[in-house]
Amino acid sequence: MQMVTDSDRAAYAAARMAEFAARCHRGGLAVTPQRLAIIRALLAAADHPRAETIYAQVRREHPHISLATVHRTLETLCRIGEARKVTALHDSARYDGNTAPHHHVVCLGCRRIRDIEIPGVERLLDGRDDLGEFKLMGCALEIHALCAQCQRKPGRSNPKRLANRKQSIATSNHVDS
Amino acid sequence: MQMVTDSDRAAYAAARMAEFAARCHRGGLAVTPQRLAIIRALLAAADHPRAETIYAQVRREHPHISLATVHRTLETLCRIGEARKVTALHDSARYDGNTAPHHHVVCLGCRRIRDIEIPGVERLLDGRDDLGEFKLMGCALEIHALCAQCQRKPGRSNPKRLANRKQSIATSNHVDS
DNA sequence: TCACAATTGATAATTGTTACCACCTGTAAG
DNA sequence: CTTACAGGTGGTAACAATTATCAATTGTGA
Repeated sequence: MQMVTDSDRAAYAAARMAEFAARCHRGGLAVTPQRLAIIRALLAAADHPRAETIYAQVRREHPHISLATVHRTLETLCRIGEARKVTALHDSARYDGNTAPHHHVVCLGCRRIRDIEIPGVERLLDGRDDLGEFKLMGCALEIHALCAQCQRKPGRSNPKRLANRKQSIATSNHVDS
Repeated sequence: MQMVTDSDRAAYAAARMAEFAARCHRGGLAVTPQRLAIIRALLAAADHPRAETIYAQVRREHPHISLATVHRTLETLCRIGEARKVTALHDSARYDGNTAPHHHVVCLGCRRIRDIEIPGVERLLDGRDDLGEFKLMGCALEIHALCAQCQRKPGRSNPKRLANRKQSIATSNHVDS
């Protein structure tokens, strides 16, 4: 499912929220106001927020919530399959409320992440027996790219001198998503 | 190139070392004993070592080398294309001396990483115009799996109760590679 | 309503990485 | 072979993200 418009996302979020309590229950988890607020914030996000970002958002309604709770809860959501953790470029952990199978485009400059559907990725692994001792559990294709904005900046793409690096980091503004 | 045997790796390492000075030069880098030791250790590793592991290794010949130098140098090697940084599961950074195109199998339990060749991954992206503003720079397919050892352990795979988690983490011994 | 396991908030501790800076050393020019 | 100096290094402090700890609180099923 490609979520592009706000109304797409709103509909998806509503459906997921409706089932959330039941899913917690199934997973043996208590349904707490904090958990509800956190998954709601995650599903409302158009990007791939970090724990800190969710924290800032949730704090508006729950001023006493702890950052630790946000971290714990996001991990818990991943564990019961209600969220995905996006690993990219050794950035801080990003979370994705979209649990449908999809992959990610990551900007090497600003580290923005965008969902993308790529049919056929999983099929590449069918029938391979050279995973040896490994039991296949899933896969994640990470597409490295430069967004329009970062294509214009001097950056890592020009590895001539170390000096460039400080430059590119200083001038790039890393964001969630 | 699939590096399986020690002699494969030794031959590959020898070839790479022979060119190393020239490549440093080309990249505008000084050829220091520390850099030589670090790339040598990286190429000798059968796994995907962390900075700390390379540090421990290199320290045997250079007892005064600094961990910061190891971090800096590994990043530098990536920048000039002499190494790859492997991003997986929000583990600490792993480095890969194999610069030939390949992908990675990651054990979700112990986080061991193994190289794997999967032809056709890059081709999946050919001719896609829905990357929109993004300019394709490369991609990395990360295969999530369980190694034989971790298949036997109770683990994240059974998300019935939170109690399991502490268990699975306590009993798993994370390693490099 | 009760008992208890699960959860939370507050904060300390940990981990991996980077910044800083004084000193040292490869490098290329003479 | 010197020499000058940009670049590199070591030691350490700072940093950011995450996890551990633990007493107090709260959902849950009986």
